[in-house]
Amino acid sequence: MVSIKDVAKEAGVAISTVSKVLNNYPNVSEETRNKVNEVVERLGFVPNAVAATLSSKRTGRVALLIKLNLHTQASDEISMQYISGAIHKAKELQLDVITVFTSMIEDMDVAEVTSYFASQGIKGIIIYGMTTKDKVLHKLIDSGNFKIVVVDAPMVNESTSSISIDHAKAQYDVAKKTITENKCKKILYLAGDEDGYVTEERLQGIKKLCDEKKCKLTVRNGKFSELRARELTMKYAKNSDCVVCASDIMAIGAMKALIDMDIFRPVCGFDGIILMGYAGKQMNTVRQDFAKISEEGLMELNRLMSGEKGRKVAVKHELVRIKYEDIIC
Amino acid sequence: MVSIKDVAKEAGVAISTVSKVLNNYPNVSEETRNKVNEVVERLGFVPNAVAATLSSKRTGRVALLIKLNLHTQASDEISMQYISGAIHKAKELQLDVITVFTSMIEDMDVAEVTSYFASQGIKGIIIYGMTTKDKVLHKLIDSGNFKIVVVDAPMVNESTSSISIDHAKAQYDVAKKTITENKCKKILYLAGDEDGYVTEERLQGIKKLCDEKKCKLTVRNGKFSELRARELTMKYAKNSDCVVCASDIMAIGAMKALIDMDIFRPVCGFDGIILMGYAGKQMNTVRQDFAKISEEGLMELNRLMSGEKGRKVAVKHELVRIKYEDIIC
DNA sequence: TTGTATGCGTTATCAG
DNA sequence: CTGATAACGCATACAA
Repeated sequence: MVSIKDVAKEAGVAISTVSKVLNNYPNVSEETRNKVNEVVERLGFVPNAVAATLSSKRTGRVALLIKLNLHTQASDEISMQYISGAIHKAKELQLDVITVFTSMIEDMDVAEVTSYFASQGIKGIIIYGMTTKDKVLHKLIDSGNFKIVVVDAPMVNESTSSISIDHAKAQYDVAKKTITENKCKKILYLAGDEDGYVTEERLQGIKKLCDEKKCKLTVRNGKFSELRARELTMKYAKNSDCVVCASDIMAIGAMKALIDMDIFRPVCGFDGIILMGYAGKQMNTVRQDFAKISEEGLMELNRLMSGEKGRKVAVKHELVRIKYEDIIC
Repeated sequence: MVSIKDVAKEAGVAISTVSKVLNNYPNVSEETRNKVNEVVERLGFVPNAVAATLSSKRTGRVALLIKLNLHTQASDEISMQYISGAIHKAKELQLDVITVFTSMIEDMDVAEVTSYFASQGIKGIIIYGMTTKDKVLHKLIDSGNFKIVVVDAPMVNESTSSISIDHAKAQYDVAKKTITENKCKKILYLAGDEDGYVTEERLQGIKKLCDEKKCKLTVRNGKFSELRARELTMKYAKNSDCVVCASDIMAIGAMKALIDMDIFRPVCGFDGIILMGYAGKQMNTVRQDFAKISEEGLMELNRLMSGEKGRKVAVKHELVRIKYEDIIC
């Protein structure tokens, strides 16, 4: 394995000089810089990230903390987009990222989790899909030991930023479009799990809309479950003229149920996942650009790691209809 | 962060002694061992994995090399299952695994990829979904620098094992079941991409079956694409009485096309992905237990890393029908 | 502008 | 059985 030492020897300079070139320090002559770069290229040298993080107290590595939910593959799609967005941006920012799945740390306490991340040279973490129940993660955030960006949860402090779309507005928007198109008056709203931070926000959105439009609103807890959405739809849809869902997966469950019941009700979802193209009927939904959210999350984390304070970052959403013809490839 | 130095000081012993206790070296007195362990426990010390891999040349970490395919979310589901299986087993085997996505290494040459993995302290790699076109990966395997397990590609040498189901037999089985149930005689076979190792094997399976059953076989390259499967079905299905597909995603494309054409032909797929539940009609398919394949892959890698030679590992498959009712949750 | 020396947290070697 | 001490590959304050 070619090391910085080999490069230094080959280029006839000191190790520290090579290091400076690699890290784009200003005080290196153009000549030496070129010489070193030439050797780096020729020897195919890639700096040892492990040694680098060990050595410097600087920009450490970044961990993507992903929830592995085996049961619903909708979340697979979302997770993958989160990952790919982050990786893409990491390349650009020259950050070393690793992915950590919650299952790996699920039975650790805060101290252990902290040690685990520290032992991996992690300085910053992006947490995806945190719920109110994740006690350990809350403590981790409060500890201030890491720079953290939380996606879709309103945690902000000195070393923590949050990033998300405006869930209330998005829910308001998509529902408004749907009920306006269909002149609905009696809304069945299938909410998300009460543990989810976004659940309450989305609920505020639909409530505001129903107040404004003087619609009758029936709220049921669909727990982000397709099956539960199906059952609730079977039970309550007849007395409503529209089904608004807090997630696409529930929207699909509701739509399939309506088809089986052989009655029509407009349905709208939330997330914009590809699976919507397989639901059988088109629906309005909120498209969240998960890859982009993740990219911006990484940029925000980069900001935090360079000493800035935590803050709230908002991302735009858009309304779409997902058709089978559009998603097939 | 508490380090080995702190433990040593607190326990009143040398750093090296602590290290020996941590790594279960034999030549340490029971007394010191207990004392050190007590301090380790009390201080909540967790060894720094980064420093450890830097220092030692021993059993390194394991990398899961995953293909990130943004366009088809069927592969998301499969990748996630691979990952979760590997992580689960890694915990059990006490291996440190990291996930690497092909996009991170796509424009590196062998030397760079080698350095990259080495720089991460990687000793073993599991490669998922390798194609004949992945020149760099082929060289990586030939180099013998890493212990490697390749999933679904027949690469075996001193330090490389392959693991997969018997694709020829599986294709044979699922097609046989389908044509027997429906008394078919003219098979349209939508094959996978020619770059895929499994493509040829599956093709052998269907050919053998058609020989035995004296069926007319029409083979078309569906390239594992749902859209292409749709087009090919539109074009050729009328002259066949059955559509056998080398992947579920193509089976779904074919089925949707048949529904749109308003003709019936039995269709069968391959993989057993959950998306099959949303295809509209039930189909036979081969269920590959991706999580289990990954688990066994990790066990095999562990074997390689402890000095054993590469070999071919076979995994069982089963025939299933995926119903919406079964996959919803 | 360049080089020297020291340290990061471990493991490994070799005296004691 | 135990403890110095030299690597491991790199970053960086400091000296030249």
